[in-house]
Amino acid sequence: MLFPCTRGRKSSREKILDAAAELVAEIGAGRLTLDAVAEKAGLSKGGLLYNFPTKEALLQGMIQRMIDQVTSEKDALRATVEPGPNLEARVVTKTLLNICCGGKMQEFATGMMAATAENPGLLDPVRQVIGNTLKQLKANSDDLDAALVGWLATEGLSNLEMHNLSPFTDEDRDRIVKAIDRVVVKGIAE
Amino acid sequence: MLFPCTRGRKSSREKILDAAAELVAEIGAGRLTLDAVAEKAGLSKGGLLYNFPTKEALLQGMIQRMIDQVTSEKDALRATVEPGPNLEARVVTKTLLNICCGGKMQEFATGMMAATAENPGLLDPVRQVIGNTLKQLKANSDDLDAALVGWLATEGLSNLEMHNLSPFTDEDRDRIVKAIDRVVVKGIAE
DNA sequence: GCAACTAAACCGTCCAGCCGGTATATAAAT
DNA sequence: ATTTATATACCGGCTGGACGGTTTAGTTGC
Repeated sequence: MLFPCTRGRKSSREKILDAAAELVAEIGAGRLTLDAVAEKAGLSKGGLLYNFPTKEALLQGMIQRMIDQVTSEKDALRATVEPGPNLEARVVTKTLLNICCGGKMQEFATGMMAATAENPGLLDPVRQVIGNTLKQLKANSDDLDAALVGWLATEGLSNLEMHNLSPFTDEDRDRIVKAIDRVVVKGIAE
Repeated sequence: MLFPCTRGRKSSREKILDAAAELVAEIGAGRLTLDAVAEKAGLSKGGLLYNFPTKEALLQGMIQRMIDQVTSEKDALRATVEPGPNLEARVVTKTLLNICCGGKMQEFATGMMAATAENPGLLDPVRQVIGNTLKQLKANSDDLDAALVGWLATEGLSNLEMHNLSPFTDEDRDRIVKAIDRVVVKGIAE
């Protein structure tokens, strides 16, 4: 809840979070240690613990930053998506896919892995975001079924990519993205 | 690589794997300890290490059992699914959804979390299964786009349920399953 | 008599969190 | 103006406990 560094610097917390995300990607969520994070972030363990008093706080910070990034990404995209049917669903799918491509998804995944490795309860904020997304889709969709299927397919794709499990070539992926878009825009025939 | 228990008993290994899966779900993948598994499985640490000489062997065992369960489930389902378009895709989606409902998915998820927490390389067998699924779909689909979207949507749904992130009510889920089925059977309009 | 354990001590390593410092800056008191 | 006080931001050694794995000596049941 505190933002200790309000003066000139803007970085210690960010550097720490970056370092932690990279480390998880490199060595696995279960092997994340405070010493390693501190070294990678370029400060001491004491400095790290000054910014994040416990390891759990660090993991919360990782999760929260990702959520913030995703929501701001979504807001930014909302302005650029051309109007048409199932707009909200298209914003959601585009956001997810953008994050995947931007390499941010790896970071997101590793954070989630780290969190669940340590304490599954840390995913509560993520649960809330997902619940809100569903609420948004229910309120704003022209064809809810199509919106949900599109959303879930995108989730499935990004989950696979998150864990480096995706078997798809670039062409495959391209086809899939277009197919999802078609489903969302044209709806599901009754 | 060894299966020490080939005679009468069929349980110690299973009990251990069950215990490990439950434990991960309860306390998080990163906190899985051999002592805890042994206690929960109702045997001594020595007995545990007799069945799985290292922790890594235990994790491999968890992953492998899940894969075996999924593939046998799929084979069993293949016989029961009524013929029609995109049959392979329907088998795949039904399999995933069946596992979710059966509560087995939680187990699958926790195993995967535990594995990746310890060593991402342990997911290699899973990668192979997914690659094979894609190959099957490519070879046997009447409308590949629809098959892939259906598969991915199912993956997305099961992933959410795996991590207890699903915001869906039972009615929601029912609608979604039907919608996915419609996409797979009727194809995606060009 | 061997496979499948039990029970418990033990070892080496790892690591989170603690704690006593340090440096700098800003503010208050004298 | 100089001292004193307070707060921020950070350093880095230390420790106590947990954990993976080993060993040993004994036990049960087929």
